[in-house]
Amino acid sequence: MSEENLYTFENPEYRHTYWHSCSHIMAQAVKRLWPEVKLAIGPAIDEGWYYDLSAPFAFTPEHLAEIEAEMRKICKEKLKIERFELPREEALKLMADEPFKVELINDLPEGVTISFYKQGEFTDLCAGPHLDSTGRVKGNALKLTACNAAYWRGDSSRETLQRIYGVAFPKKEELDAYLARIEEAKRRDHRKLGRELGLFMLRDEGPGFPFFLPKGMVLRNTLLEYWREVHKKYGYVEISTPIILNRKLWERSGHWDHYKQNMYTTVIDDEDYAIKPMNCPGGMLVYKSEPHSYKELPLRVGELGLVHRHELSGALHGLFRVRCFTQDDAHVFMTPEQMQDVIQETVRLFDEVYSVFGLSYEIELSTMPEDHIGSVEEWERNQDILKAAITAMGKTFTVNEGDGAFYGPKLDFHLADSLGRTWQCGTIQLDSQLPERFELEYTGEDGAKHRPVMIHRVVLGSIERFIGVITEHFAGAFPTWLAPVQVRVLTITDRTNDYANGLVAKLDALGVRAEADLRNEKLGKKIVEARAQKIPYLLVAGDKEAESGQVAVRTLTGDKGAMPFEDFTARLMEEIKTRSRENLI
RNA sequence: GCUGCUAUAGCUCAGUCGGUAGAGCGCAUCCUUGGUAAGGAUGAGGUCCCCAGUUCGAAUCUGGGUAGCAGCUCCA
Repeated sequence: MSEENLYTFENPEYRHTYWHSCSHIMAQAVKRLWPEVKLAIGPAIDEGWYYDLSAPFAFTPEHLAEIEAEMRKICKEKLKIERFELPREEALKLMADEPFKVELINDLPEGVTISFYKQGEFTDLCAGPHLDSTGRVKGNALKLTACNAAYWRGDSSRETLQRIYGVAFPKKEELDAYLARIEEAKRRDHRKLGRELGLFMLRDEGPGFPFFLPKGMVLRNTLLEYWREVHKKYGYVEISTPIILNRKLWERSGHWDHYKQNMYTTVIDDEDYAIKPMNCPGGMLVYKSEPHSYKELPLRVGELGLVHRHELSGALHGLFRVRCFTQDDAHVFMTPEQMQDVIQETVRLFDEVYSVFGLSYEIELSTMPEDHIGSVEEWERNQDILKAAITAMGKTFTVNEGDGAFYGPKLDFHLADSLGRTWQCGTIQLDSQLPERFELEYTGEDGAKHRPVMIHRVVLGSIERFIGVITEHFAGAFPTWLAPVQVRVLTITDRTNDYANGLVAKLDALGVRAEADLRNEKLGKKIVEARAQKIPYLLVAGDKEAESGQVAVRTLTGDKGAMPFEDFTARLMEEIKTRSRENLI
């Protein structure tokens, strides 16, 4: 990168530094306005920055406006930003009035440099780097976007702080563009689209338990039809296991000890039962129901399993985070030697599925959590196998320390929603614990009994979450193969009702989801309403078309003109069959 | 679960100072038979989230619940 490019917003490091300095300017403004407010931490983030504060009052939008105004003043003052270092004792003395800073300093390891940044009357403990002056920040292109709660050091047992978020750009127009983008993203929210398109609903009577409506079910069933097709191709068989199973099973699997706080339980005939939060224990029973030979391995057993988990009320979020969902689960049983191949085959399946939707993902490797079963050596060995498998495929990943399932490490595949928040969908979890606990066996070539290893894996993750993700990804305008209604025939007068009904009947015979809008309304209105429903194809069937056996085609991008009905259906069928994301007309 | 905010018609929302409610869309009926982004008229539709309290009187004020939203924590 050339010298002048180092100081542009295009450079992520410069951008980060700019926002970090903004966070200091914000803290300075807050301290000027309310000296009693205590400072916690204030880093730059992917888009902007935040500062965690402890105040004796709750910040309101009016407070944020005051802070913004003070920040603009500080920018205009062009205060020089200077770094200095202090030994621990003096650092503690300087920050004596800031309890959170004192805790941070005390927690710094021996021998580390303790640095501060000073601008005007304001000094903050900080590793830096920073801009050289508050005058570098454009006061009219910054905005405080939100104020929310956050736990001190991310620990829910500690103080709740107020986190003020902000964002800034070198130019006002860039800030406006950013804010416009956020507004646009809100229009794609799957909760809004889900209601407008009649896909699903949520009611107070069942918080976190979604209801699927007729159109949502068409989408869901079409998705599952594809899922079954692709899994068949990859050699999977499908099973279904019960939703309610006896406590003894959950004790054996470890869930009763390690997952109970998320489980719904019930009592039947004086015995404890759990409503399954995961499908694996049932899957273990299926494996154990008959003897297995090494010749069957890897054995790929899929299950579209309905699970219930008591998630914290504050975590619920549309279809993204629910308490009842269907996992497109599968357990693959294999010999230890087959692990790498199976993992890679699974990743290839993921790639194939995600590419149909045009979704990109980021991989996270989640490692051993505090609450786990199995030895550290085994965990490390399994983590290494996961790493090696995807590294060999040229995939990159980040490590999420301590976030594995209690029974094994996992590769998580994260997909982004309309606001760029990522949601875990696919996951591949390596498990040598459950085969042990359930004493799974297969007969090897040597005629002896051996213990298989297994993976748990989901591609879509939960059907509900995945539907939420693709609803936002496509902004409700699903590819034709997925669209709940694929074709709507629009009449202009009732003279062509029979023609329109005939077209729908022909489409229906071809397996196309079609309906006619015969209402006594203007064509323009029928188009507006069909567009709001994001129906991919509208066929105008007026007198002219009825006479010539044609249809006038309109897609979401505009009027495509008239064509013979058979030409239309030929291309439509091709589009659906190939699961094209583009219109072929 | 935690902090803050919110809850009025099916949906989106207005409702001033405390005096038992409105609009647009949608829905129903009628008129209109209109060619590519909303034709007109009339009408129906409300336990103002729930439970207490203050008050002569509560959609409005207070307290407690419930649900939702944003974030944190947790997770598919």
